[in-house]
Amino acid sequence: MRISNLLLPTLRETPAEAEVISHQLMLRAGMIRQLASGFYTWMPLGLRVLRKVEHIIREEMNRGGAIELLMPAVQPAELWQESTRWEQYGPELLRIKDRHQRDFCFGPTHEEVISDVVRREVKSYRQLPLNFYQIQTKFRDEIRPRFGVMRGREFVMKDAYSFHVDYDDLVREYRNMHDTYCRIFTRLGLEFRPVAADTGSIGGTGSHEFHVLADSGEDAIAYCPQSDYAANVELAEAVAPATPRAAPAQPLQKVHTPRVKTIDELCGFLKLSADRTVKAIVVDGADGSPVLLLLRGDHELNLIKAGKLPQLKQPVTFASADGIRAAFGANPGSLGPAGFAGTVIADRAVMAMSDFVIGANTDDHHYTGANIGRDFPEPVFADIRNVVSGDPSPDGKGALEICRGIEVGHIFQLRSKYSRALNLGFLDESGKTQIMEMGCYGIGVTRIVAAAIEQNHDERGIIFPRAIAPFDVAITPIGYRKNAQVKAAADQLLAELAAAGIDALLDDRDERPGVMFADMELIGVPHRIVIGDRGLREGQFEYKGRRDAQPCNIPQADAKNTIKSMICGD
RNA sequence: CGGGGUGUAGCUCAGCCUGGUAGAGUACUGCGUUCGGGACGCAGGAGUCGGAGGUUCGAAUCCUCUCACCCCGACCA
Repeated sequence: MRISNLLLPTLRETPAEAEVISHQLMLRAGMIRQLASGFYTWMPLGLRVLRKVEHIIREEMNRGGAIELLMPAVQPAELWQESTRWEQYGPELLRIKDRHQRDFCFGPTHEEVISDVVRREVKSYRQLPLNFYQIQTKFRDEIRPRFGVMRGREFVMKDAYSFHVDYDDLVREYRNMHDTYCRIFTRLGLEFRPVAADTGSIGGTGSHEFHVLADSGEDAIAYCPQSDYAANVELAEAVAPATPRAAPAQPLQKVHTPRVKTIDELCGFLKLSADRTVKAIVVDGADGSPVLLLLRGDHELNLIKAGKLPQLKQPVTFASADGIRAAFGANPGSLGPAGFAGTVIADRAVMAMSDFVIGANTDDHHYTGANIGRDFPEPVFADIRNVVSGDPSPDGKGALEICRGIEVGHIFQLRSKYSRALNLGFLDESGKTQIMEMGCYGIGVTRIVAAAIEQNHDERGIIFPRAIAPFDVAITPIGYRKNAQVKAAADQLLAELAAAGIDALLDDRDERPGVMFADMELIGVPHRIVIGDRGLREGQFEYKGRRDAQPCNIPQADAKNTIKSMICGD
């Protein structure tokens, strides 16, 4: 490929709209252009990368035994009404009407459509198991699209759906897809981690997310360096403390704490660390009465865990300021369990605490030396906090650490959630009708491109992993349009590499060397060959890897083979 | 949806407070010089100043409304 055949609108300056590095670099490299919030055109260079990602996914899905098909992006409302998601899905589902005023939606996911295909075509246990996938454009009317293609509204997703005669076979395929995903992300050249996850709105039982590790990631992941335990912080269990509660040593004492509202201020005022305090959060109970949640001062409430408590209203909502004053006689900032007659649920970390600080339910006052049992009744204990670095791993094999990741894949055991609603029946060996077990497996194809850049870049631009680089090697001739020898050597090398199946990009623009170097580094081509009059006289090309500090010379005569081994060896 | 911010040339931004000729850098076109790390000179094209209404002799600038985009929260591949 020659640059003159490729629109490559690189930008020297960073467009003001881009915040994260991958978005900035994708714009600067001319990979994408924004049409509207959450909508992007994939420019020729970006599309090459996207296609390479798709290609690897397709190969590995096929290898894993999945069958590719392609479903419509627009789906009739009837199917969604049948699965009850027409009502449940909310405003993220883009609903549209056709000319006859019939309801449709733009598919955010395809459980309904694939289920419709399978229930029409599959009747016998002999036809199972099946795993269908597609690589297709999805639309989700995100509350807040951001970070370029990282969270677009329209995006490309690989989604797969499997169908089974029983749960055991679903688990087998789930493991198969888990391994397939590991192969895909490994081949893509990404540092990633599969983590146990909450099943969220899609529903079902078992679930894993696949995260590309990057500090800019939106998700926090708890993992154990001593074992393979990893879970989304939303899900990771904060285990109950092993140490028993010490006996009370201090008397309960009411202290005046003027203008102290937060745990930080309280610690500063009383000169003690946050783990000696207990914070109080008031939420609405299932019966409408306020429920008091207690957490150690340095811990954070986990709304997903709290949402699973039967005592609380679903979803969890915070109590109104008026409700709090009516129940406690004080404002947030001075609340505590002493004297409160309603339900109190404490995080298990509080179980082991003694002689701590709590709000006194009088504005600007706290109690020191508070103790469970003596100063207020034993609360209900539950796991309602986010794990923090240093917490024991739930598998008992060490301490947890926290890192950040970008969710690029998610697999679910759906079980019969959709197959029952959509009546996915089949006849078993004895001629009895059974409901299929179902799994689903998603990969954010467009998001992978952004995630790969988040993980692989430097101050000069993108450093694409070999497998998804838009080109394997850049040929940078110095004086292509002025020096016949340089032009001949460059053209010949391009032809030789093409014949050897190597994707080379020849910079045939009439640019100065600095411009060409800067552009090739910006767009992240992993290898570069410079052809100049100087080296040519000695029969030498110059080679430099994208991450190399210094270039080196390679003999022109054997350039093709040398380059081939460089590309395959990295 | 709540909170914050920005809209002036393809891109980055100045001008607005204090109303009067629409600017710079970069990119683009032509010519010349230059040619191994984002060159230089000369000439040139390029903007409904986000939109609508208002105030005024006169609005990029002041007022009202509106739209778009970005950032922070809940959602997710």
